[in-house]
Amino acid sequence: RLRKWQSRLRVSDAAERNLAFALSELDRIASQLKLPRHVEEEAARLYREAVRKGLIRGRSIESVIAACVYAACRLLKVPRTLDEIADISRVDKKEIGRSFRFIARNLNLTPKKLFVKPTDYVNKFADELGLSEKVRRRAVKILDEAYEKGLTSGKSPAGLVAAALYIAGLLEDEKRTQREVAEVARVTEVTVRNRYKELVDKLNLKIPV
Amino acid sequence: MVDMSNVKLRIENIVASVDLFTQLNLERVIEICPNSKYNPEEFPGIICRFEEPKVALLIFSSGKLVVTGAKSVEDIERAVNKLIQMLKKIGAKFQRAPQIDIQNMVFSGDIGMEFNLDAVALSLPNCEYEPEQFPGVIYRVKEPRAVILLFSSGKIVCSGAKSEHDAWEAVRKLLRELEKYGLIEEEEEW
DNA sequence: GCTTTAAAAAGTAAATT
DNA sequence: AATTTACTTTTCAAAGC
Repeated sequence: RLRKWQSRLRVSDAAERNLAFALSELDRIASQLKLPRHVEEEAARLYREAVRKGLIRGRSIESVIAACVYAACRLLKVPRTLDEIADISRVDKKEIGRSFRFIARNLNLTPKKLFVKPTDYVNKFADELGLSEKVRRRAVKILDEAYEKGLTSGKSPAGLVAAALYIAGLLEDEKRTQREVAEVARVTEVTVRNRYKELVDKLNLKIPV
Repeated sequence: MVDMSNVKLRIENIVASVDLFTQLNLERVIEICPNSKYNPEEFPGIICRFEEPKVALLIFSSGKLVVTGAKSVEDIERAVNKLIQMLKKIGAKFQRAPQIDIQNMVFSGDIGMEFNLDAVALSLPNCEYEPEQFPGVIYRVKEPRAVILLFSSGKIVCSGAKSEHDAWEAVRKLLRELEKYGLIEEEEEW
């Protein structure tokens, strides 16, 4: 009986140590990404729920924490790319992506709840690029038209927003280079160029020379 | 009734496990396999490629095999018989016919209609869609067990089915769900 | 869990030219 | 900037770590 009691103590010890480690890792990521407090709290809530449902089994605490951070950002519409999180996490983005899809499935995080409007990405990237409200509105208009014409399905949202901002910048005389928009969106210049070409072609946009 | 007349499916790959019921000395097997690789440190089996029929075989010392890359069940049978003839030359004895189990079939196909995957992901239960990571919607069918990747072009990939019939059945279930949630007839109204 | 093998879909990426 | 090669996703068995 004493042994059982001791092993139970050890188990709860381990559980507490794991939780403490997880929360410190969450703190580290949240502060480096400058995440709002409510996002960090949501990530912590998701993590505790994942632990309660035994979703950590077979996965590293770090990948699950990173996944919870990404999920919290998506749920609360605070745009952060998976790349940004993977940059400061010890686990690669492939592993974080797996954990993210796994907890999303098991915590009932539906595509609807996780959907982040392109507008939110527009504001985030535009902030980093120092673009005006006028350019943002133009980019959103381009994205809306692209969606209506079926040009966005299966495409990287970040790539689409990057191209829309690039075009809007040209149209509103606040040009940013493809390299600059690609960098903030975490996609390559080739992707920006491909999306740019398709949007200009299919939406009949007249780019000033 | 779900209209399947415009749906196409094409076999792209078949994976089968095979039991030859004979222990094999892999060191001797390598010598008679032309394009083969054997590094016990990284993988316990011999990796052997046939050009005709075009398949890849994983040969294990237990006498069990994994045959991949086949486009038909007949290709697998031909490959297994070809390997058996080769093994007989190095003295392997075969008391009974090999047991071949189809484990996985992969199909590419077309539903014949374009899709707004955002709309599909919003209404279709139990599906995954993360365009930042992969351009298709991932849909899992429980019975028969299979997974279908649906792209905006209407092209699909069905994997995990154990027969062509099961693959068609899985696709039929996906179409039934798409229809149920009003995602089928939306041609213009995105 | 991982290792190896095959195959398609469509998007993105990286290395060459 | 065009080509080529390669990786993302899914499935599955084999024997062993």
